[in-house]
Amino acid sequence: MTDYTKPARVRVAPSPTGHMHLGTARTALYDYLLAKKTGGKFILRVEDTDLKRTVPGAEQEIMDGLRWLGLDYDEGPDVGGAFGPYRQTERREIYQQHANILINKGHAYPCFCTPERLDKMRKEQQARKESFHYDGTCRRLNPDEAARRVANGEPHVIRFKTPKEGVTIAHDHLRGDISIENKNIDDYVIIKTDGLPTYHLAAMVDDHLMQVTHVLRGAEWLSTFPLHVNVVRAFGWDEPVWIHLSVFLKPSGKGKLSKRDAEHAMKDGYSVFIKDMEELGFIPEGVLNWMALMGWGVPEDDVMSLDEMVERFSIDSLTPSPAAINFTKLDHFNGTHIRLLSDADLTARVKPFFIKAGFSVNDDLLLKISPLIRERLVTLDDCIAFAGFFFQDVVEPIPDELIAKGLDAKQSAAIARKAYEILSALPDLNHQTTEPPMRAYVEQSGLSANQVFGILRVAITGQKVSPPLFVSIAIIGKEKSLQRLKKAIEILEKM
RNA sequence: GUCCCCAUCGUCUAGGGGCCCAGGACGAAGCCCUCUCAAGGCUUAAACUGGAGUUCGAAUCUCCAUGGGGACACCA
Repeated sequence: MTDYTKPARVRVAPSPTGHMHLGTARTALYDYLLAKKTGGKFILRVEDTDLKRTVPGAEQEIMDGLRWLGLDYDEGPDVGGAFGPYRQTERREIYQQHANILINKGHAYPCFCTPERLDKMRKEQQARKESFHYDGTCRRLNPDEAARRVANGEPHVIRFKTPKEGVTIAHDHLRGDISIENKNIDDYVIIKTDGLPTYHLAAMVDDHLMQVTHVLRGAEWLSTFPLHVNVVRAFGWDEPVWIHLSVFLKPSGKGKLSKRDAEHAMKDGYSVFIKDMEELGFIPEGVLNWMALMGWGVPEDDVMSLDEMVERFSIDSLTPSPAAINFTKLDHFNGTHIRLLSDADLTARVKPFFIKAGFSVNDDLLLKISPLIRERLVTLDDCIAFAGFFFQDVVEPIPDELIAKGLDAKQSAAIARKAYEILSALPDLNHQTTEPPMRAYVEQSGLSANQVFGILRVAITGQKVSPPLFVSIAIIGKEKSLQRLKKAIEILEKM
């Protein structure tokens, strides 16, 4: 069992190379949960050492995404902290110093092989159906000569000197010991020609310097895991607890998420990018709950707030197997959490959607509407479909929909006229005054409530599906309701 | 191709040798409630990949096979 009394220091370390992904968000969530659970710190570190792939704005998107989700970090590029800087490009010298330490200890060496040579070698090995591995040319160089060439300014990289013999055993908290023969681990580049480190060095150095206690990262790192462990050991440092999280598979379960899947999801009103979630009408509570359960086994009662997750979280109950993402389940959690919102909260969240749809919003009115639509919403943007008619001056019912089931236009018109008669006679159209007389009419007419109320619904809301009729009428008010009814009668009479 | 990881209902998962003719959730089907749509309540169908062991006893431990996934960059 894991000890949760010691404050953990955990970090999420995304690279700003594209949109913030579900995978990053989920890692951040687990990081956050562990940090909060132990009274520790949650850190954001930006791994931007690949200048070519860095895209402007990506870092901001990550920070915005984390904040939108409510995963506020204690240390990071824009909030500072005692272990900064938190952007790897600002830590260049640190990595160079550490690479030198490794060289001096005999655990790394400069390599002068050109990309062209490497490329040729790679192709040859491929032709022989071998996996690529560095042939060790520069590993055999005399260290003094190598140092001289470096001093002369000759372009070079620095490679880690992986032991040739023996086995490396790395321990993953979820999978146990993972052993791999050293001959299968390449001499990876740890400092590139541009002087910046690769992940293999940078992450290890930073995790140590930032006193990270638990490394949570994607399972795609499993194959280089032994290398990383060797790097840490070469420095003589203590290892963090390593936790490799399962990867997300496409909804079909066949393969991991691709660009194509991202596009496909968009077409269905979903996204694998955090930045899209808000606009699609998802709320952080729903997204969080949904993500949390892909890779974390919770025995029962799986609807949880962030705080409840902190309460219940345990790294021991994380699961190692890959998980296919399931957007239908996102819908479920989103709807469930929407239903947990207070009237005021829901009103505030739904308001931007009405504004975006072009309605001029009245806060008092919206506050009355919110409770009516709450249990009907799967995503926030559904509010337009359910309640847009409240804000419209006129409503345009589809003529055919005004005709009740089993009746014709004439009969429907008669019912509408009768309804008009009943409602117009009332001094005030509130829920208590309108429903009884209308029910009484249904009784004596021998029609079904479905038929009568159906006509009324389409007449007044303009749609076949709406919140409860009489409450809706009360909110719309007598004048507007009667106007709409009258218009419906005219439509029916013309049919 | 090589190496590594994973394996319970369609999906996410509980399960750590007897409590399991396998539990929960989503989804599906049906019923109830009902002015529509929802929400809610109840019910049903639905899984331990296969084979060898170990054991009195295996979903649970071991091995093999199979299937799936990942990695094989001067990317992270």
